[in-house]
Amino acid sequence: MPSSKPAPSDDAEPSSKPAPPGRPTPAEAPELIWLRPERTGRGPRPAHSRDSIAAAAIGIADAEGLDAVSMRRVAAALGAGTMSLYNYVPKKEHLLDLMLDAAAAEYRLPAEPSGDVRADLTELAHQQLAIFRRHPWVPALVLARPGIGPNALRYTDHFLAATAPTGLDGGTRMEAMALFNGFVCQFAQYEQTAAAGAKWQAELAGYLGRAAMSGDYPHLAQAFATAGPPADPDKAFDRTLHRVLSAVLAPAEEDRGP
Amino acid sequence: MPSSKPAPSDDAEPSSKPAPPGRPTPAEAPELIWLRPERTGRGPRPAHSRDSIAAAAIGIADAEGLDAVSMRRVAAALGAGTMSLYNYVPKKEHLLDLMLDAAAAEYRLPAEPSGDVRADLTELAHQQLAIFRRHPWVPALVLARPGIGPNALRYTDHFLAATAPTGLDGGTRMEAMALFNGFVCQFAQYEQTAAAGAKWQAELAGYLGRAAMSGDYPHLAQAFATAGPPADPDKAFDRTLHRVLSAVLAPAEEDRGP
DNA sequence: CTTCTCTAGGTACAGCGTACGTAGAAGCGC
DNA sequence: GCGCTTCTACGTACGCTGTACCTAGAGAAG
Repeated sequence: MPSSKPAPSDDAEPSSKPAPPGRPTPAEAPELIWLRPERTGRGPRPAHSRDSIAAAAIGIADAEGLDAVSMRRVAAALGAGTMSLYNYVPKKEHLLDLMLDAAAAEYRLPAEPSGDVRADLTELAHQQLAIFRRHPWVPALVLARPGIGPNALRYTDHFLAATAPTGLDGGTRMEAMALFNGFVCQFAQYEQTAAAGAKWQAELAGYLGRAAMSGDYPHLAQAFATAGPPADPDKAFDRTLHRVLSAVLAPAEEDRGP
Repeated sequence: MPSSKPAPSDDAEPSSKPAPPGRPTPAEAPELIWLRPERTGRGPRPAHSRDSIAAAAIGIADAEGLDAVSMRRVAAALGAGTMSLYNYVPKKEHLLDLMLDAAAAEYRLPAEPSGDVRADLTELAHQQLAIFRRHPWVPALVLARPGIGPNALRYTDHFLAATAPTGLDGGTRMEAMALFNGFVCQFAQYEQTAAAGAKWQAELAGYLGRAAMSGDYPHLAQAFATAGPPADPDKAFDRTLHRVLSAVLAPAEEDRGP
């Protein structure tokens, strides 16, 4: 999503009417869904809620993948007309934001970190991986647009708290979190493609093997040749996580040779 | 999936026909575009090539974002009919594969690594970031589906060669590459969203500030409060890259306290 | 030459996000 | 109570997408 921003094109607002009372002012509504109140309290009671909508969308995404989540499908799952959804969710993008934050609500975070940074982050990574396995559509979404809903912020706050003992400054710890999340996302995505389909898998292996044999990629060929049996995914996760944590937790400026 | 899968439907030949000479066999074509020959050599000369198609698509993506890349747009840019594209690219997914590999062709890789692992990988990361800045649509694509075209394989081979002096085994070095690529992708994407739009940026800052003030996210608030001025992007990149390389290049099993 | 394969490209379809407009319910000021 | 206003629900419609299917005709193979 980051790429498709041709132009705001919205700013053709010379001046006039900043805020006369009782204005529709659709142009001034905040773009961020978290800044829009869920209800204003006038008119008839809404028949649905953001939570129920997100839950319906998540149900579809879990069962049939993210591509199956369309406004029509979600509305139908709620028993609502398609366009009614737009009273709750101004754009589909925002529906994805809601889904992401609803998934982030599944974290079980302790009130206070234990003080053992490595242990806390390992636990956090395991929870994250578990969520990603339960909701395979999440990693792709997180990589595309990191969420900033209330639950995502709770997660961020916990990460910052858990890493406080390192003495690193806030900015560095935020970078560390991005690195950490990125790793877990990538691992989960790799797991998914690996589990995708035997036929496709075989085709890929054949292609890579042929490429290795061609002589054009000697080091790749060697890596293939010396590769052991496929490791236990959880073991591989912990091993690489250990590496990532080392990078993340290292003191501010370290220097070590290769 | 009601009915919309007419299957081969080529029909009407229930009998065997495993391999009479010169059969269409559309069902057995490989899914991977790299396994399909570009031309078979019969019939009239094709008016285009995979390279020219990829170049046209990249031109659109660079100028207007990945969302603007549709089969119709690319065909029009080539002066071809929409459906003619499908003679070269069986699915749009494959067009994206071609684009990705064409971008990967922009790497300028030395015949042999220098032997200084850190220096080689730093140079590689800088080239990668430069490509991502030239083609802002690439990171999202790479994160979604790592490419395995000829140029991507050349890149992989170079990474393996450059990291050979570490003594790590092939599998670990492949994991290291994934980590490395993931970091650069994420950094490039972060840069893009940061550069996206001032209005959106201000809204986000306001929201995060308010969230921090709310008292629900004390550590986030503290990180905000102690945050310095926004750093030079290139400096930040090198600093975090240094961290990532430390993780990537560390010997197989290390153990260090928090 | 015939034959057969391949390419170019038009037409058509199902599905998408969503702009717009209408009908009616529910809260507020009088 | 009344009416005004503001909200919700939802049908219709538009422009766009990927692509299945089909017809012509070009050009190599026999």
